Amino acid sequence: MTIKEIAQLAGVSSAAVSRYLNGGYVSAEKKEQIRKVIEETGYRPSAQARILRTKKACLVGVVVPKINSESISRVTAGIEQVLSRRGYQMLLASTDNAPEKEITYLKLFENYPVDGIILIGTVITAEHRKFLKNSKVPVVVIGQYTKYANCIYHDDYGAGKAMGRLVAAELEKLGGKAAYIGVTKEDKAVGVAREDGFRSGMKSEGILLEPDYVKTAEFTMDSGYHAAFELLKQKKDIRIISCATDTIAAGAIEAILAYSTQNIPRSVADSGTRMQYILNNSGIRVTGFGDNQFLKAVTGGIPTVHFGYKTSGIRGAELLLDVIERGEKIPIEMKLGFRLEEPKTEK
Amino acid sequence: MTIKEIAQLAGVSSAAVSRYLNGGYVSAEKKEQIRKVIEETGYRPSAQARILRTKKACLVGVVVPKINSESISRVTAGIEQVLSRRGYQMLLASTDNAPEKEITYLKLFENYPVDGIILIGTVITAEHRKFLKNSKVPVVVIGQYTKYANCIYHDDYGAGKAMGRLVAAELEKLGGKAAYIGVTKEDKAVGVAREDGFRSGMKSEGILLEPDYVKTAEFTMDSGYHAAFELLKQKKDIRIISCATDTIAAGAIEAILAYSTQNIPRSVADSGTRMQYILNNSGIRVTGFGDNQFLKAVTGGIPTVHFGYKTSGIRGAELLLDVIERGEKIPIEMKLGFRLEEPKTEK
DNA sequence: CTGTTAGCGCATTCAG
DNA sequence: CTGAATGCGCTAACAG
Repeated sequence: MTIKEIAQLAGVSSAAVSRYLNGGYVSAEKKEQIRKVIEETGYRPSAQARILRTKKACLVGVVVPKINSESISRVTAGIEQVLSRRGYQMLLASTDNAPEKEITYLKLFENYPVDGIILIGTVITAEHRKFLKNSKVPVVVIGQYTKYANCIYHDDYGAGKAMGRLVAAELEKLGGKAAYIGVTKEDKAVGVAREDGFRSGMKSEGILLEPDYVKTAEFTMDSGYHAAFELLKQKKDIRIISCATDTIAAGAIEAILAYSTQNIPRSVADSGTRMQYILNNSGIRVTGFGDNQFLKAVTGGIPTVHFGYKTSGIRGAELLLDVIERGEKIPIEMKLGFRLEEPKTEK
Repeated sequence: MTIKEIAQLAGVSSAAVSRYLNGGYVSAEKKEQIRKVIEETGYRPSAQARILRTKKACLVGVVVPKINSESISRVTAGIEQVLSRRGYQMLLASTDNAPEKEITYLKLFENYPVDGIILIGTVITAEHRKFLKNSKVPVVVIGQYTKYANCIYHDDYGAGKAMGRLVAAELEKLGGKAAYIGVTKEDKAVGVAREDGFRSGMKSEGILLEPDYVKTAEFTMDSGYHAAFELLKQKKDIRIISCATDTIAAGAIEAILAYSTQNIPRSVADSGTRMQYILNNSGIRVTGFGDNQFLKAVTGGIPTVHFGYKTSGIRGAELLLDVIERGEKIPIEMKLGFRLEEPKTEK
């Protein structure tokens, strides 16, 4: 079904059909004929061809590192909110934490019909910079700092520092050592800033984060589990495990449960109250970043940091639309704050 | 930058450039000239226009109800796996659990350059059926049964029944009543089949699921929290709360924690061991569906059902590619089984 | 191997 | 108000 065929069937020109579709001048009579034919044939104009012509898709592409994440879904919720209010739709591409796929999808969006791109960033490689510099369509980066595009990022250093202070204070009461499970240093926000901040926060309270007590994990629960388990095996004086994300923290919690299990007397293990026993006796605290609601719900909450993820989505989308619609040219970088979350039931 | 300009700059025809880009015959000499010009200009061909011409995008669109879900990410992981192996890419559209948005995005994908669509289904309305019947591009539906498209769904009834049996058996030991938190009946798989199965499973063990012990929730933790809290307030003899999804179950767990809190003696509440106290004393069990790994990690696991979500993604993508590439015409519907998961630490 | 010529499906001049 | 003509950027014959 093309616009031409419809035109023939309705006995008008294709231009008339086009006008009908786009609210141009068409006499009531022809309008009716066209309406009928479209109705009957179930014709749908090819947005595809339309965009080739008009260069306007009312669509933005969002590249995300993964799909199953509360923080990312909060960002996309923010984006979607302003987009839909302004008549745009949103397409997502997930890279499964593979930076090279990010490039692939960025290029895909660049050449497919989207008016702009939002990248929820993990690492900014040379390839990324090259893309950002040359992109045919406007891009905004959320979650990482870069000077090659409009960007919105969080105060990861400040958040890390606040958490470091909190942990240090706690440690003075509890005794023992703190461990830290971070992520790749290639991620400047989560891997570097957050950890540096944490270290500095501890230090400001006079406590050193010892190298042997630091491990690196992927952004998964599973990876957090393994890192924490290793830590537990190697160091017996750990009282707090701080994790770079709440997801990793969930893995750490699992590891603590699993590890403690090994040391429970058989009688307790068999009694069916193992879990309670563990919770009562392991005495190892876990902290995270991200304020994951799921984790809070089922555990009652751990110390964590709330970032304005939804806000960053909102601001990011606004920034993007500003350059798409108003051709705003002056570059912008925005840093968003945070809020330390200490569960009420703690302490 | 168009192919024409590149051709001019390189002193060749646009066809030569096109061939260069697509691996056709080009002399080494011209190849070099073209390469240089493209290098210098940073030219990227418009996939957009290419597709208009070739009708082949090597892209499939996936419509999902939400982004932040373990089960859905398992499905998309399966889809992505086979897609990338066969040279396709995947675009996601999230509808935020709004069926009317599903239609919007289905239409969007129908007219934008994708070779096929996968719908991870929630409800199949008349609008949906109409779309499926008339779609210009092939569609496969995952998670719901429909005769209007190739579909892959899970044995929700069987899973519900198995869980119903398990709960009934447990109840005979524990005493008390079972409650059920379901979802909208418009969702035939999760809302109807799962619940009907559950009811029937209980009944087969001689126990009736009483209407007063049944509530409906959204697909969110928050909604599960409220439903469970209501239940707890209204009925004092509940020993098991079965939930239609693990996410709802997480909310129920939170509710049990919160509710029990209200009845804890002050001294205990203040002593800082409140959470342990609750776990020891509430004695209310929760079950779910979906085998959420996050939930399992931080709680040690609740009785739940493992569906082959990733498998359904794999099969779904294969089905779609079969019709895209081989023009496979005979309709297929597939039902996938399940596995009951009982945590080892339970009982 | 190469350039010329037609469109893909649509929106937009520009004369009527 | 309307239709014929033109071209968006690219690829696929086709004839060199």
